[in-house]
Amino acid sequence: MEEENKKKDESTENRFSYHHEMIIIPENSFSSSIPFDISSCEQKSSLGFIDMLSVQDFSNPCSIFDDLLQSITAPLITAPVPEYSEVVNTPATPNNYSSSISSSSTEAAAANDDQKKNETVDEETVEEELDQEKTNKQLKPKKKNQKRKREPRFAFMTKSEIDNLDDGFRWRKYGQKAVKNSPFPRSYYRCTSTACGVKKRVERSSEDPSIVVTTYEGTHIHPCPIMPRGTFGFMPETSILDGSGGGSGGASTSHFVIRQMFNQYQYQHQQLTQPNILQQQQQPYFHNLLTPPLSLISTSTTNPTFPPLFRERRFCPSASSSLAPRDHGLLQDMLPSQMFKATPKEEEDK
DNA sequence: CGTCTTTGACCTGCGC
DNA sequence: GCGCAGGTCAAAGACG
Repeated sequence: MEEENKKKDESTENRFSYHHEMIIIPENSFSSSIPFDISSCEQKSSLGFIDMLSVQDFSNPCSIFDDLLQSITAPLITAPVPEYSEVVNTPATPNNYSSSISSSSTEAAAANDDQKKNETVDEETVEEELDQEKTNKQLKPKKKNQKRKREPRFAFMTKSEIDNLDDGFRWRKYGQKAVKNSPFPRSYYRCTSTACGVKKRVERSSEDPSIVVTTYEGTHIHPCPIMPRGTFGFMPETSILDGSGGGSGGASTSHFVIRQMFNQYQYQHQQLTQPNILQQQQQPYFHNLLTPPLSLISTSTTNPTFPPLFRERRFCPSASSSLAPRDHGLLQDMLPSQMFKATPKEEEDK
């Protein structure tokens, strides 16, 4: 039976070897945010998960972050960046946030398994499953032989003195654990919204204590609780790259990028796993909120809406809608122009 | 009083 | 099967 499941997982994985996206963005003088998918980095070795930080592509050769990676981060990336989802074990080195990755994680398999299920059930069933999953978690004793479902993850590194970055959502801390090979504990947060099972892990890099690694797991199924409609409200003019935002502005800028990345991640993930739900959600949640922040980030040029997942409180004046992104969004001003070129995939689609 | 954090215990998965 | 490490639970306390 387990064998069967394994096989099923593997086959599903082959079909859907997606959402293993990692990206490395170099530090700038103030802060940086380094999004990546760490799904497969953990529980693979004695290395801490920070040690395992790496770059990994979607199976899609035109990874949404490819250009971003190359045009922004290439100079600081010393480890080879795999083009496809292949297992690459590159020893992690200090001051080098690249290391090993694997696309055949059990988590991915589990997530893909979920997706496979979702393909065969309607939306109501999906909701029921969500409830059931929650119930099962609370029940004791837990069923054995039932692998814990785990959503694909999306993580980024942020240079910040604040552990818990403000991403606009409300989180409840439900645990803290000491991490092997790291002097810093890892904190576990859960989205406080009912029925939203999104989790977040926050830990500091053992290599560089100033770097906070935030890992999101799952997809919000509700709008951002403190997101004013029709505004994205922050850092309209400061370049993310030149570090000229100054003081907290720099950090906020990085948070903005985190949000943009996470927006994209969630959008992609939902598109792949719950297209029906996404279509439904887009209407109430994403309407008139923002346009795609960056064309190259989007692997889908057909749908221009993104969930309003991130927001920076301190840069959210009430009347900031006039600063809302246009065309490519704020990143158009922040990122090099070559990054806005269409990906080969997109051009193919044309 | 409601919400959140802390923290020890327990559960789970994985490697040996 | 055992041990380890990561992840989660839930009671207790803090805080506004």
